[in-house]
Amino acid sequence: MARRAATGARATIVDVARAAGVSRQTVSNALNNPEKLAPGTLERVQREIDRLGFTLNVTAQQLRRRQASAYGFEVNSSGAARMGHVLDEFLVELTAAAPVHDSHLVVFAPEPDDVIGAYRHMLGTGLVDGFILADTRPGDPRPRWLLEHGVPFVAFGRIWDSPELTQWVDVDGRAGVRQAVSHLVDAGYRQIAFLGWPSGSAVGDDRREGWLEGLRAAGLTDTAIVEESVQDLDEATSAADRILDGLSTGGAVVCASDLLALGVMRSARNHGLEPGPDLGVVGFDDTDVAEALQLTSVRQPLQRAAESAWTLLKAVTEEPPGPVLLTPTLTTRSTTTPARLTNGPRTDHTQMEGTP
Amino acid sequence: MARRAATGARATIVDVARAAGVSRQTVSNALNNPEKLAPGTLERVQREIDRLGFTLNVTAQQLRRRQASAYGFEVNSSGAARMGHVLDEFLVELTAAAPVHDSHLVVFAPEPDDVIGAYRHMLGTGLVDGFILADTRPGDPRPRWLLEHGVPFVAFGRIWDSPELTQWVDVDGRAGVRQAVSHLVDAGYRQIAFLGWPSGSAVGDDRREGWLEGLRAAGLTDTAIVEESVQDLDEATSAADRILDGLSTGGAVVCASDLLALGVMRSARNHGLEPGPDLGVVGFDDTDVAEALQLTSVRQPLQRAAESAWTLLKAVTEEPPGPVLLTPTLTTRSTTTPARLTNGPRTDHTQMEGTP
DNA sequence: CTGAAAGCGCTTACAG
DNA sequence: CTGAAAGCGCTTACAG
Repeated sequence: MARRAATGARATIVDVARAAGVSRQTVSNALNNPEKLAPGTLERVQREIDRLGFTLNVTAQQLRRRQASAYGFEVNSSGAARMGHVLDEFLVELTAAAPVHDSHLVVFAPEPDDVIGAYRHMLGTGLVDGFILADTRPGDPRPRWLLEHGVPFVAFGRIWDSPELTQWVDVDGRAGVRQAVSHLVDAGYRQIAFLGWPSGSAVGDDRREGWLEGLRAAGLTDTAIVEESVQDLDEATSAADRILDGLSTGGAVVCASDLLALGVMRSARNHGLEPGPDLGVVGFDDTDVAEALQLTSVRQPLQRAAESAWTLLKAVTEEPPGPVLLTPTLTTRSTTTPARLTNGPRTDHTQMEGTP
Repeated sequence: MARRAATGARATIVDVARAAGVSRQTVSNALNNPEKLAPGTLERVQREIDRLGFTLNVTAQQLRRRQASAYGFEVNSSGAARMGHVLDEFLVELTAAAPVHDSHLVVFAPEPDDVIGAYRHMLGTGLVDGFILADTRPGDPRPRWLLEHGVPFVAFGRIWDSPELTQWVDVDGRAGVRQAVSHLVDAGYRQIAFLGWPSGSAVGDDRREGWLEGLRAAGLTDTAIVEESVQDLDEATSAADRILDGLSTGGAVVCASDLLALGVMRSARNHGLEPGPDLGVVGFDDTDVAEALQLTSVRQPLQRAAESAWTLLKAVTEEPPGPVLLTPTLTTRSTTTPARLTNGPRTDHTQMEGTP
C-alpha cells in the first residue's frame, strides 16, 4: 500500500553518498561539520541532498549520539480553579522556538499520584534529554529530583525551595502590578485598593508588594485598602463588596488575577457603578475573559519567556545559568478609562510596553 | 558531572540478559512476546528488569522497527478571534491517552506560509509515523497531502472536502444545540431565538440546524427569530439588540459560541433584563468565560474525542475506519434559571448527559 | 581533505 | 524454547 512506498522510498545518507560519489562519512560531515569539506565537494553533496529530498533520520542520530535533542513538557488538565491558559500559550511559544535550538518537544501527562515516576520513565526511554518545567510551586519535588539525578532542566517560574538554583525564567509580577498602579494614577484614579489572594502564596504576595510599591511611588499609601479572596468568583465578589464600602468615587482596584477582577466588576455593577468611569479595575494575565469583558490586565511576555527557557536549558551544562526575570506589559482597556473626576483622554485597546 | 553518570549508568538489554543468564534476544522476547518464553525464564528476566530498573531505549527500538510509535500534533497561537481553548484541552486529553496506545505525541508549530513543509519535515526525521489533525476546515490542504503520501492520520473535526474520507472524530454540534433548546423548553422559556455566525461556515450552519430541529420538536417554529454576527463582542451585542427588540419577556437565545452569548448577556443588561430569570442564554464550548459568568453552555466531550482519535489512528492501516460523531453535554448554570413566568425548580451547576 | 571500521541498543528472521 | 547473526541509519574517532 501507499504507506509502505512512502516510508521505504526515503533516501538515506548512503543514497546521497552514492549519488554524489563520496563516502557516507563525507555526507555526514557535510551535514554536521561543513567546514571540514572542500567547497566543491560540499556543493556536490548539497545538490544531491536537495535533489533526493533527503532528511536526516533523527532517530538514528539520537541512538548514535546517545542524545535525543528533545525535551519533555508536562501537560495537565488545567486546574479547575485556575482561569486562563497561560501555560497552554507558553507551550505554543516553546514549540515554535524549538527548531531554532535544534530541539523538539515531547509532551506527557503524569498520573497525579506518581509524577516523578513519569519523569523517570520519559528519561528511561531515551526520548528526551531533560525537561522544561512549568507551574513550579513551593514543595515541588521535581527540581530536587532532577538535580539529584543530574538531569538538565529549566523552570518557568521561580524554584521557590532552592534559592541556590538559578535555572529559571519568571515574570516579574511585582513590576507588572506597579505598572498597573502607575497607569491608574496617570488616568486620574486617586484611591487604589488591592484585591489579592490570601497571603502565603509566593506569587500572590509578590503581586501585593508591587501594589504597595506603586502606592509609595505615587504618595498614596494613606488611603490603602486591601482585601483577599481565594480564586473563586463568589468569594471575590464578596471581598470586592467590602472594598467598595470603603472606596470613594473615582477609586480603583488592582487584582491578583482576572477572576478576582471579574468579581470586582460584578460587585461594581451591583453597586450601580460602571467599571471604568466610576471604578478602575485591573486584572492579571490578560486572559480571554479580560479581553471579552474589556478588562485592563497585566500580560505576561510568554514568547520571551519561552525563548529564555530554551537559552537557559542549552546553557545548563556549562555553568550555573542566571535567572531571568521578565517585565510584563499592561493591556489597557475600558475598565481603566480615565476616572470620571478627571477629563483625560480615553485610551482603549492599546498595548503599553512595560517600563518599570 | 552528575549528568553523565545518570545517563551512562542506564541498564541496557544486554545487562539484563547477563544478570538473568540468558541471551539478549530472550530479554527482547520477554518484553515483546512474553508468551514465547517458559514461565520460569520469563519470571527470572522480569525480576532482573525490576531490580536493574531497566527501561527499553525507545530510540533504538524506533530505529530497528523503522517506526516511531509517535504522532505529530500541530499547535498554533490560538486565533485571536477564537475564544476558548478547546484544542488545548484536546491536546491534554490526547497526551493522557497516548500511553494506553503505546504511543507518544510530538508537538510542532509550522510557519504559517509552509504548513505542509512542516508536516513533510516531521515525517522525514522519522520522529513520527503520522499525525493527529485538529481544526480541519474547508479548503484544508493537509488531509489530501497526507492521503497522497500514504501517511497515517486522523482528524478531530470532519474532513469537509472529502466526504469519502471517514477517518475523523467530531462532536455533533447539532445535537448539542437541540439539547439546549430542549432544556430551555423544559425550563419554561417559550420563545427561543438563535444567534449564529454568518451562514457558510459548516460548523455554524450545523449548529443553527440543531436549533431549528429543536424548535420543530417543541412545536415552537412560529416564533423563530434568528440573527447572525461574526465572532466579535461588539458585533454580537448589536445583533443581540436586534433580537431583543422582537423577543417577548421570558424568551431565550441560543448562541453558536460563548462569545456570542456574552454579547447577548451584555445586551440584556443594557435592556435592564437579568440573564436567567428574564432572558435565557445558552453558549457553546463551555469556556472559562462561560464558567466565570455562570453561562449555561454546550460542552464538547474532549476526553472521549481524544480516545476515539487514538482508536481510529490505530485502525487506519487496516480498513477504512468509520467516522465517530460524539454527542456533547449541556452544562447548565444560572443563565437558564427557569424563566420568571414559570415556577419550575432552579437547576444550577448540574451536568446533564446528552440524550438526543 | 577523504574513507574504512566500529558501534549506539534494539528486533527480526532463522537455526538449533 | 533458546541463542548466534544481521542490520536499522546514523556519528565518532582514527588512518591514510
